[in-house]
Amino acid sequence: MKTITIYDIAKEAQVSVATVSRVLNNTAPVKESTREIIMAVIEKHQFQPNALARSLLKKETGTIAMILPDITNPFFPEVFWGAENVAREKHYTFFLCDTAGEHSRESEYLSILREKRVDGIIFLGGRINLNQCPPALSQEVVELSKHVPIVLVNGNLPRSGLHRIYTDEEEGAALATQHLLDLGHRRIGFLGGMEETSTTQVKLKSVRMKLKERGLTLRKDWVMFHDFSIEGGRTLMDRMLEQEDRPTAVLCVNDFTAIGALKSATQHGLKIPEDLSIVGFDDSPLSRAVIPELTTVSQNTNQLGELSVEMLHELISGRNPKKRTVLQPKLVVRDSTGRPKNTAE
Amino acid sequence: MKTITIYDIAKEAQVSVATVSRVLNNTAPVKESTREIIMAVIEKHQFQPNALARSLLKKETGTIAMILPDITNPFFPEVFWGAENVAREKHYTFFLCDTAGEHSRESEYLSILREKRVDGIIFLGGRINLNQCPPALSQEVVELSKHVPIVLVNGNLPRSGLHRIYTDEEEGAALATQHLLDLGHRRIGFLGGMEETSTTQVKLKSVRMKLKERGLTLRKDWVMFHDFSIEGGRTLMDRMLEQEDRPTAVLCVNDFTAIGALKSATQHGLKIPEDLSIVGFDDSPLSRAVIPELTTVSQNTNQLGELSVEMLHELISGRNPKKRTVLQPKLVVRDSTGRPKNTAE
DNA sequence: CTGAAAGCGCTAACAA
DNA sequence: TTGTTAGCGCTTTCAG
Repeated sequence: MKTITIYDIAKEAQVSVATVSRVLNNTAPVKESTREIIMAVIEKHQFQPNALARSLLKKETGTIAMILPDITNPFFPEVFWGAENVAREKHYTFFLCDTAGEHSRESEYLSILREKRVDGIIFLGGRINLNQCPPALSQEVVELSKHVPIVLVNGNLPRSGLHRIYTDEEEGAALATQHLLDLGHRRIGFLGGMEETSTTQVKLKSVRMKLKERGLTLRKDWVMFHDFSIEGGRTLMDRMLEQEDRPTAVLCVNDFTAIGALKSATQHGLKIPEDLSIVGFDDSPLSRAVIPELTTVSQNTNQLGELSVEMLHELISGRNPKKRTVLQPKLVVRDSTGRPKNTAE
Repeated sequence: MKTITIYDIAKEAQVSVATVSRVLNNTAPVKESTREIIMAVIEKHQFQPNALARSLLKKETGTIAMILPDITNPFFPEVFWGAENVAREKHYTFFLCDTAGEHSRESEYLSILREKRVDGIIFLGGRINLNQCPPALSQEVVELSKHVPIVLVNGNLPRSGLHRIYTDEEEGAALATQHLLDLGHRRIGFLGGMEETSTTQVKLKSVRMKLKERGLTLRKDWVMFHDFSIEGGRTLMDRMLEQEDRPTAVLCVNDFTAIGALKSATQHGLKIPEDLSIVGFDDSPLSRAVIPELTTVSQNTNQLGELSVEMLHELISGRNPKKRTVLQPKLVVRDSTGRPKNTAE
């Protein structure tokens, strides 16, 4: 089936391609009668202009990309959903690139996206979440950003000067810690996350500081790393419960980990929150699906997506948005936290 | 920053563009020495060919799209993940189009994707899941399929002759029902899903048949529709528990609904599975995150994604894959189902 | 208001 | 082995 072009339309409507183009794009006045003829022919053939040809000329594709580490982790679909909604208004279509957290895939996609001439890129996870990002990886992104606008979400590349938007995770962790402190907990642990990851470190540092303010310390054997999965949370809590001396409350790096921890603790016969308080992070929909419902830190995931597209759009439009947008997290108190046993505050 | 083209490379390397193109695509022998020169220039400028120009000529973009109703429902990321992995091997990049289940958005995306000349489309949810799809909506897809290959996943468009791949949901529901029957349940209900949706109807019909084989009927007041969300499941179970005469077991349209139902039942003081057995559908990761772990029907979500890309690839390559691929579901028995109380089998 | 023609950046005959 | 050139399908001056 020969695909039909603007030339075919022009010929059949007995006008020039220029005129057809004009009615297609409403880019100059066209006599009503000829417009009608042209429209009729277009209708008849269900003609749709080739966006590739147009993009080649206009140097814009109406396409943006989101690079993320794991679409299977509910945090990211939530961000995507927010992003897609505002992207749609602005007539962008989304490439979704799942890197499985592998830096090699990130590089691969970065290169492909450049070739495909996306108008902009939103980058989450992976190398921008490393505590120490190897210069080569960082450089690659910075280099690309000279050609195509990039927004970093919930991450950073030191000294890159890239635009970014993120939740104040430090504040989030502080909020959660304060909450536990207020409940009377003094024996607090931290569970989950990969150690080399900045999210993990930022939260950890914040917890440590908050405790220090109260003259408390975060015990080494109550801090355990692994990954960001449910399974990981379970494993960690299993291990924690083998210890004789346990915390009365744990902060988890995210909701997944918290849910895994909750699961493990319950199976070990602990009552939550009576025997152990658990706090998550993200306020994903799941946090309300478990029993007891999870106390967690909300980071307004949708908004993160929305704002990242808005910022990207500014960049694409040649405007100059501010370099950093910080979202303030909120503590959401539900049923997985309570006063510790045997504690006369 | 002027973007650099194959001409710039050619000039600087003192060869013709044809030669540059040849080394870029390895499409004809080039003398080693000139190749090296050219490569050096390319490196130096970090030149990346413009995929738009190439696609315009080659009539292929290396881009495919997935249209789905709700990326926020964990079933879909799972499918996407499977799809993306094989797509990557085959050098496709993915557009992700979330339609929020709105037919108008589906139409919109269908049109955009055609303009952008995607090589193929994988369609999930929305209109292909309707029990009665309005001809206009169906027609639109069929029409498009004449121009770009389309694969329908877990859905259908009657008499469209489109390629599709799906889980045998009828069998899945039958498996689940049989399981409850074997446990001794006779009072069985069905929860969740939108009534006008084919997934819902297929499962329902299957349950009904299975019961009929045993001379049992599915009571009208034990069948309740709503949507596919956790919240929906909770609402439905709340309502179910207001009734005096209740089932001893419920099948849910998916895991989300089941989790909501589980939540509600537990909050009402019921013990699962002693007081009520609950079965989910999908075997999403969540089904193992709740307490008790959910008995559910696994539909091999990843594979669904993988196979759909493989089928699409066949189509794109001009081969002729078989029209239908059916995946057999498996029952996964966990802890949310047990024998009913007071039942001498 | 409309048409002719020059590209956008690349590939692929066809020649040399 | 390499160069010349004609498009791919569209937009946009520049004339008329």
